[in-house]
Amino acid sequence: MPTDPSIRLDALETLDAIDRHGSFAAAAAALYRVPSAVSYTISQLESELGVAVFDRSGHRAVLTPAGRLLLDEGRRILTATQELGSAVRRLADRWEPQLRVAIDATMPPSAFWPLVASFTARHPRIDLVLREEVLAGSWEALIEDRVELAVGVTEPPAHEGIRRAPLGTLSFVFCCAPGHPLAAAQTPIDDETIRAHRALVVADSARHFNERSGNLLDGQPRLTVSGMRTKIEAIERGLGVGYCPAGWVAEAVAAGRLVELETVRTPEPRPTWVLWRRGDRGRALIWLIDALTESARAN
Amino acid sequence: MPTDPSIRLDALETLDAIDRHGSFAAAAAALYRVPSAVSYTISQLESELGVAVFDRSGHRAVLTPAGRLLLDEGRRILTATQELGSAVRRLADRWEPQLRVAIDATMPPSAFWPLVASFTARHPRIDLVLREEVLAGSWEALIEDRVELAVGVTEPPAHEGIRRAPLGTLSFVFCCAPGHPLAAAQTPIDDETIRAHRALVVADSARHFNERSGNLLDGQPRLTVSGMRTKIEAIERGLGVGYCPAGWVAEAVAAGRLVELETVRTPEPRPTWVLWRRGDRGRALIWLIDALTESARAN
DNA sequence: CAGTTTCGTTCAAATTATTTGATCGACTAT
DNA sequence: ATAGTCGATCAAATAATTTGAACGAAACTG
Repeated sequence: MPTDPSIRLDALETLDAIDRHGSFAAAAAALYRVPSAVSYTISQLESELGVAVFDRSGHRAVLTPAGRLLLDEGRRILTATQELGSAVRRLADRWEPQLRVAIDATMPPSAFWPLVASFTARHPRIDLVLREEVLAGSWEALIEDRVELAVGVTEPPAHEGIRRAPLGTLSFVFCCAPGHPLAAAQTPIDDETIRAHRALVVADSARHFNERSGNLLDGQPRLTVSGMRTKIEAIERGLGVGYCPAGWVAEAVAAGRLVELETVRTPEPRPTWVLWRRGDRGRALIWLIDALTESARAN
Repeated sequence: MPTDPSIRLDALETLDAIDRHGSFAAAAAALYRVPSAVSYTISQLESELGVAVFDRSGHRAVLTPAGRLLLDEGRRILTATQELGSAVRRLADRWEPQLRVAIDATMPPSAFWPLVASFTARHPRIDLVLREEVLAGSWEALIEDRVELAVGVTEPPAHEGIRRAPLGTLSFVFCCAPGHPLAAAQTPIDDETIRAHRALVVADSARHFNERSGNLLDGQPRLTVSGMRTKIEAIERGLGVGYCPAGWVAEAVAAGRLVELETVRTPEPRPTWVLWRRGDRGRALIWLIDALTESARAN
């Protein structure tokens, strides 16, 4: 039972014009219409609604309380409709209304935030949704259509329908707090020495497949946290040790809040990637991929 | 420059019908219209928008991404419009869309919450906004048009344009924590004895005129808090003493968390009132006043 | 106070917009 | 193959809106 709309947008436009110009006549002039046409539109609206929108008992018509409600809320509807119109037009022009991005927890914040700033400055109408993901999380979010772009993924599995571009390199630094026992140990530190201390681990944010594991040495006690920021804070507080992305800890090491230690089995620097699904990329996605890989090439 | 609306609601209705019934033809049948009329509406929409809403390259028309966005967001606009229509009709029928109520902090919660529950059950479409106010706060909120109703006010000043109905009586009980020194004092306690201990005071929530004061004894150290609940918790924790509305402390006294003490100058029970502005009362307001005063008469 | 302007309504006529119904070509399912 | 369904198109019919002229009521104007 599709209720036919008792309120029509052009009636709301007319109502708005009457309010803004002060009278039916002035509204008519502003709308390039004759006053009787405005009268007609409003009385049409009133009879469909079954409600008096104007009180005509005096000389000039004045809004009733119901009319005031209709006007105030109607204006929201009008702007929402115009917004929708332009969002649809932009989408047809391949500018997506929203872009969802998974950012791998290893991505140093300093590398990504400036890009976010210039994105939002350049594309103010596009909603940007950022999710921090860990290990397989970004990959899964991309595969499962929860994001359009995954940034900073290492060693992505080959997969039909996923494209990628190189972003940069991720190197790890083994860290502990200055007061931690390992800070005084003989370097390079071997696995067995490390294994005696609690390791800080960032939990994989993948919901379904947890096939990957981090830099873990078996039998080592763990403290698992849910984000890189928390992991580093925990290490700073001496709660454990671990390999951290170089970009995340450079400042803390320079400030003396963390100590960088050479280890026997230092992990190789790994290439990181930007990933997206094959198929029609919107312009905002293209812009972001370009900006990411360009800043990568510049380095 | 009133942009004429490129999107019309009946086009959105048609779009919705096509999506729900699966084809132009089925939508036409559902709308009691001929298929070509549906075609006409949609191509009208598309040409005004300058965007293809359907992809007609295959046998059946299928929504483009832009069309999908238009449909999804358009549905919101449709329901918002219908809601607006019925809100306007209800308002014309004197059912206000929103009712704002100031509740004096002395009102025992047990007296008011059941009423709120039955209000929301009976009037699900009416937004109820409750604000707790202290001393002159309710009065001021009413005078300044920030609420339609003030509940539980004591000794309202006479004022042109404010109506009232009796609600009940408010009696005060002097309380302290079981471990507080006053708990062991000789009763009835006189003012001088009280004055040696910190008084808990609820801050007046009036913004402009603070003409009223509570049950204060001069020279007494105070601890001022911003709500009755906080005041009572503070007394329970032994942070001070004070007169409290009987309805607020009965349970704590019964449970032994508070001690009720007889004092020399026990305040008289005061009548409390329900207040509203003279003039057109909406039906929800009338309902609430009736319910409040009826439950008052029952006691 | 009379004259003038502005207000908003009403009505028939003119103009526009939508709906109909018939027809068509393309594709599906039997 | 052969209905049957889908959606587009077009002229004609119908419906809705806009116009323009006329009107009464109220508010200015001098």
